[in-house]
Amino acid sequence: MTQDELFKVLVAHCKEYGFIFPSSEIYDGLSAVYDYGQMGVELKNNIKSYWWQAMTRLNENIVGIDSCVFMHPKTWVASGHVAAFNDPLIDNKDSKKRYRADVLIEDYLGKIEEKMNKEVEKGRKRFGEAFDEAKFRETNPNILREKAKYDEVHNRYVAAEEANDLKEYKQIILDCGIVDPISGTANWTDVRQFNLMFSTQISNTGADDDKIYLRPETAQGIFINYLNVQKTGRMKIPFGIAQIGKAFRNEIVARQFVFRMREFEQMEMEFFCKPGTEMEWFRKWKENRMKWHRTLGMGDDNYRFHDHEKLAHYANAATDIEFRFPFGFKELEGIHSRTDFDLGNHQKLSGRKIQYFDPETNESYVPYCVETSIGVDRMVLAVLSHSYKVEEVGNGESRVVLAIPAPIAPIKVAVLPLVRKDGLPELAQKVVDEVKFDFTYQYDEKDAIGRRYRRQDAIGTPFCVTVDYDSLKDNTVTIRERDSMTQERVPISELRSIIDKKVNMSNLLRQL
RNA sequence: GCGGAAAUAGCUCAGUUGGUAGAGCACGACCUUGCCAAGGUCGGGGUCGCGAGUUCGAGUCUCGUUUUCCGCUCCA
Repeated sequence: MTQDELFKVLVAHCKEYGFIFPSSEIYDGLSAVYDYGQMGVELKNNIKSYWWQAMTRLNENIVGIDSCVFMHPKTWVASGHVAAFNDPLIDNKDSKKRYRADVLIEDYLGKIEEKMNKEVEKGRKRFGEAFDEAKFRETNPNILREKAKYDEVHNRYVAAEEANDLKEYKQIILDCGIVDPISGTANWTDVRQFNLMFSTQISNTGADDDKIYLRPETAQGIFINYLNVQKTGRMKIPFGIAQIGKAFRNEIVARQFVFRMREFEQMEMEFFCKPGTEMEWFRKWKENRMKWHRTLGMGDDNYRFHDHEKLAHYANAATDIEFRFPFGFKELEGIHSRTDFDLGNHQKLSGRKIQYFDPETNESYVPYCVETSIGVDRMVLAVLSHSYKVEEVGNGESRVVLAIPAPIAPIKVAVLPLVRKDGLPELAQKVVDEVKFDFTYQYDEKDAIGRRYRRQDAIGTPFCVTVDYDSLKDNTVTIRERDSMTQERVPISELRSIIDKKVNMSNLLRQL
């Protein structure tokens, strides 16, 4: 099976066994939005729990918060999102390339300026010492002609920009005869506003200044609560704030299943430190986060760092932890050194003093910040794509098994009476009572036992406990292990401790 | 957004030159059986993605549209 086929089969498997459904399927679906089903939600919650505990329990100086999706609109001015993610875009139908309409017009204006400057240089050469540039610009007919063109286009452009008039953008491009540098044609689509952020309004008047955004990242909820947490929690630098929550991005092309969705979930931790120490913490968090991933046991080779050469506007160092997905190595988690960009901008825009008084050095400063940011849905996809296996099981048969790391498997144990008679279901119910307070479980008495094992394999249940005729005599059951398919006969009273050894999350946490 | 492909039962798919919508698996009941996807009997389940058009008649032909996949593009 090629990786491509594997991915398709995996998507089908996710739907068939209740992990992930396309959203609003009864209405033909909603592009790039997916819902988690009865298995998926358990897996996802376990992943979130593993992260949350690793952050807030294993680090005394990291605390959690849960901030809202809605934030004051100024938040996104301070973060740079309003400026960075509002582009009018236009496509050339021949070259199939996409351009920013404003950049095309600015380039055009730039070329006119160049022409004028060339004329000026010519004049300078001709007149030498006596050259008066200002006067030359006001009198030279070539320059005046270009200047008139420039002013006209520039005025229209500024007006269009102010009014956010997309039709006018296109008209300017057509009127100026701006062509695609690749195809050389002016076969343009309409100009469309691309805004990465979803918006809604908070009052019901619909007025423009009531517009608020759905957060495109959870991080800002941490920054705007920095003062609250630092003061009420008596936090001393260095310290971190962790958060898990939904974020929303209106991607142009959102594809590859849950890898890139319009509504997705992030687990972010902002670690505040003294300026100058940020690279040290950046390195520590790189190591720390990689260890968290590798401890799940999905193969060290399947992870790698990808250091950014081009840095985002807020960062002075950045790396990705990439995972080997069926469609190649792709970003799973980002670790960024964000300097004092966010807190500094919030300080400026809010007028609040967002500074830390360091009692050791008697200095005040805006803390620097190292961020770890992981997509929950990508993590789910990483686990599922790595776990999905089709295995030969002798006599030409094969089985589909999800070898999900046991501590994050949705269902920990299945309880199966060998037959549905002779008191076996009744005894099996007693086994259920034994395990139900500690583990997620399924009880299944339908169909042949082999078929039931296969069903549990397909959802990644690490253990199947079978109640048979011997159980009636001596209160023992067989416990079957998912990956090896081997069985062992054990007393019912020991079930809990046997299962717990394999599935307890603390086993992972202890290794960190 | 552009180009290509696809859409029929929960899943995988068949459906002839346009002529009464099918199979296997899955699901429900009952019987038989009992450790790695068993057998039998009966049963439930479909606006053939959606909307128009052509036609006496459309799952099938035409147009539009939605969603998904692949490539490009964009984003990080």
